[in-house]
Amino acid sequence: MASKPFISAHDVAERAGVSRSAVSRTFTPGASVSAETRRRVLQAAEELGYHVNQLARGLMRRESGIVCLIVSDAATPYRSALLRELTIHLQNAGKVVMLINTDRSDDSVGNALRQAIRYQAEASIILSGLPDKSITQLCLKNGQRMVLINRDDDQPGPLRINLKDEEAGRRVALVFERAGCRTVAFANSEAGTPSLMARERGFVSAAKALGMEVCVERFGWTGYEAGKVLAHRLLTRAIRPEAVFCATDLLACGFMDAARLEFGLSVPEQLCLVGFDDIEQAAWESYKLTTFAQPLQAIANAAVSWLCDPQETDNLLHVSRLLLEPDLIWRRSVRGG
Amino acid sequence: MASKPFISAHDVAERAGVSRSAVSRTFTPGASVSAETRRRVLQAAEELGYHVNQLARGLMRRESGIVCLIVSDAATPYRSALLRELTIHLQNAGKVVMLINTDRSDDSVGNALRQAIRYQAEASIILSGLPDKSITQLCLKNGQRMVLINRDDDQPGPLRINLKDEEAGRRVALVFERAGCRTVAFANSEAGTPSLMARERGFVSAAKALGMEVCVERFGWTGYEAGKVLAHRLLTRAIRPEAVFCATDLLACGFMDAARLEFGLSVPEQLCLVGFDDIEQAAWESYKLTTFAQPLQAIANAAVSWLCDPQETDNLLHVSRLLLEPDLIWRRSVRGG
DNA sequence: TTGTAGGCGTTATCAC
DNA sequence: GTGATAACGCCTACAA
Repeated sequence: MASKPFISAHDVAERAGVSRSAVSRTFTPGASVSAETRRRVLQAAEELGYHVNQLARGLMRRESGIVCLIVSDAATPYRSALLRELTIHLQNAGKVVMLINTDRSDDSVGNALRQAIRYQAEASIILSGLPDKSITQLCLKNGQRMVLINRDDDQPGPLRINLKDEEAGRRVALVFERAGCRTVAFANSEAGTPSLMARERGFVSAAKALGMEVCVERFGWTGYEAGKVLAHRLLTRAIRPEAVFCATDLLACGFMDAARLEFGLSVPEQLCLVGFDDIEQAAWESYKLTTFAQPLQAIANAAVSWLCDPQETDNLLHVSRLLLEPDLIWRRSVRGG
Repeated sequence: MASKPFISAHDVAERAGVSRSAVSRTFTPGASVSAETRRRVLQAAEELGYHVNQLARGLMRRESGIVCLIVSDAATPYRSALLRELTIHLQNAGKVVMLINTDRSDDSVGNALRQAIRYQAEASIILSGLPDKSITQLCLKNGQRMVLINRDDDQPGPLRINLKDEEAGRRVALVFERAGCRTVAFANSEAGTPSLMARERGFVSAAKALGMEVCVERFGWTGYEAGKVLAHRLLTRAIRPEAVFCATDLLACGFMDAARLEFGLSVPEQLCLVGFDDIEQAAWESYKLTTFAQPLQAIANAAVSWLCDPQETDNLLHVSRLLLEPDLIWRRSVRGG
């Protein structure tokens, strides 16, 4: 019994007294099987505990049903929320998700993609890092679709989903002006990813255009602790900013905590704060952070429907790009509103 | 070219001027190939962009390399942290993770396991819900190993990893006594999972034994909002508890926010609070929550090493159980310490 | 060390 | 509608 623990279609066919093909057809949606055969096959399968072997099926059909999710820092609130949304959409589309954790290096993304190829993944969705051009080409050549979320890359082939980060930055400048702030700041991480930099760019240029005093500070990765450090740097300046736009909610939470608890500043009376991502904690009573909501549903929906529907092949050769708009969620970290 | 986008070992063999088996051996660790053949194969493979097809390899070797992670509410801080740890350990062990999101129902877990079988997963790790006995048997019969984390189940076969929840509850009662609290409470969710109930049991019995006034409130799922509701219920009682043990950090955060911001209570002076999980937010300045740290590393390590090393088969027939001890992390939500 | 032959479990094709 | 037969891409004896 230990020698043959796997039940194959052959076994089912034998028990049901039909041919292997009949079994196969029974489990192939839209194949023609008589009701009687079907019934007998199903019963035999049930009794034997038979399940179709997707590895073998994928081999034949040349479609594995596997979609790779490539991500680093997956335990972060924003990332895990996006991951959840993607996973759910993918499952609803009948796909199965293979999760690959990378560190922040680009070649670890390359390794992840290589694994995706080995497992004949139908598509890869990349949430962190940026693969080498040659790898991307390799994936495409292997018939794999690719989706890049919040990555900047202008190679043709992958679908790129981005947010209007620069515009968001501009909007915040306006919001601060309406709140009566004249000297403002941008708190960024050193990660230097395109979306982070775009927010900075939009904010700084708009603030300057509005005649505000604006400064920028960058430190560490985009986490809570970095936010505290950024607060120390910005709030000890000769002229203290009245409002700061944090590149990320996590930064904003750290910033707010330091501002209140260590500098005794009250938000929003003495300091206006805006974040980005709308992580769950942004809505917590201690923060009530005004922030931009990532359109997670829209992102997941776009990604999944794009890679599922077999669109025209020539379409694939073009650069496909989707630009989504984040919603500004008003809470209580900015005056007025 | 669109007709044959896949490069097979056959193509590589042709280009390298060797047989298909030589190619196969080159990519099989520990097979005997001459250095020269190996070199030529590797070169041809590189030029062609060949990658071993794991689906086909898995079919032959009867080992897919796939391990399923079955989880609901994966975006929650504790769950995502555990997920990350497991994923990393699994990857380091050369496995590839298949992520399956379930809702909280047990039959959705069953479906997930069925999928695991279809993909010939070598093992499944279950973080939420509890599969039906028959499904578990089916998995085991299909040669699949199973790990249940923080689930209660006494079927033989799966490895069960649990925490000493009841003991943790008892420890908290002692901590509260040392802080000079006489009337205490346990804030729980209605989920009623074994680990949550064990914490409650341990705490309540120990508190009673210490002669304390103890009450219990249960509401909703184990999230931030539920914590706020629980605070409302417990803090409006005729005799207000001086200390409460929350079943979860998320509950504790909600509880603390409501206590401070809506009831004007100061923690820990007027109210002592202890949580469970040690999620990242528990360390944030606004909370500084005294809590139990889940031994995530130990859990992941135990799970992965158990399902990777080919231990004796008869061992599998016994109930394997691992009982881990959570560390109490002292922060500032309890007096004394 | 190397090549040949057979099989893993499935589906697609084609006669019946 | 049904059953043989030939793939799919790979691995593993076995013989050379």
